[in-house]
Amino acid sequence: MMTADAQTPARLRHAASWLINQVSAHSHRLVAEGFAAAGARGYHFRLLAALDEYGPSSQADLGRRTGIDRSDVVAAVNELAAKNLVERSPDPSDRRRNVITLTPDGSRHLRELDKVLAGIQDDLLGPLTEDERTQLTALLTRLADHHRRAG
Amino acid sequence: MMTADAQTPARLRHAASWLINQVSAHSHRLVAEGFAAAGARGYHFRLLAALDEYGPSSQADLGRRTGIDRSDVVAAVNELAAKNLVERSPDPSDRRRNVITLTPDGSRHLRELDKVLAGIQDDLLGPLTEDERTQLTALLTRLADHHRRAG
DNA sequence: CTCATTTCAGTGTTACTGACATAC
DNA sequence: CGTATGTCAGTATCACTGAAATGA
Repeated sequence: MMTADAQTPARLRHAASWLINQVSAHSHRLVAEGFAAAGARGYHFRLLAALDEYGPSSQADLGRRTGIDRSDVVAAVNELAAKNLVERSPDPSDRRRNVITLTPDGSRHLRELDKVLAGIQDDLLGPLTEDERTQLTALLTRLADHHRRAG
Repeated sequence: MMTADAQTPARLRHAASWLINQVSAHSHRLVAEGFAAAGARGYHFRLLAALDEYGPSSQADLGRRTGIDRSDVVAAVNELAAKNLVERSPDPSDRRRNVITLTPDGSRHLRELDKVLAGIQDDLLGPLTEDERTQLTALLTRLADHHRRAG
């Protein structure tokens, strides 16, 4: 909970890294609250979304698509499997792998989280006009793409 | 280390909260690396900057100005004091309070971190023109201000 | 042999919560 | 009395590291 009236040092107030972090922290708070109310967390949504869009996948592929470390995928898949949102079964064609599959319950849960997230986008971008939202998204996309490629 | 070629689910790729978080994560990586190389971390810079701009302060005021929780200010001030970058002394006018003061060493260290951070801004905003940087900063500032006021 | 996959155990930063004693 | 301050202990998410076992 940001303490409202505090004067932020100018050094911070004008640094892009600080601004991005402030907005990201607020977004993170909203997402964490919204997801927690639905019994989920960020990693869960990312994994369910990847499964929905690309179909059954190995854990390594899931990690690559969601940007989640392999070791963290293990724990998150454990949690999702315990709630019957995904199923983990051995891959007959490559016995090192597990095939993770979205269950009907998982699909339902994903649609629920989709709604939560949609509401959050509106809250997050509230003070901006449609044009400004497009502008911001375009600029951020370029930064994200650049840093994804050029590390 | 973002795994380069992975296809991100569309749901994530187009969500503002995801984009902001991606850029913030990258910025965070850069800042953490740069500060670690100088023997510092984010909280240290924030506290030193607040002390430099507002002069000797209580820990509670520092927390309000930097957005750091009171309990976390305690630990960070401990670390800074152990390196002689700040001094902690009791406030004679209010015996609940400590007065935290920037030392000459702290000032020097802050100037060092300033340079690190300036380099990071350039890296972070690398692919954008001057005009685009101004645009992005303005949009982010409005979001940050809005969410700071309206919770 | 090399490489990929899964798993376990652990670290670090940031952010936050609850509780307590002290002092205003 | 209620409120503010400093402190301690603990939690949670996210991100990451290193190592081990298994199998392609």
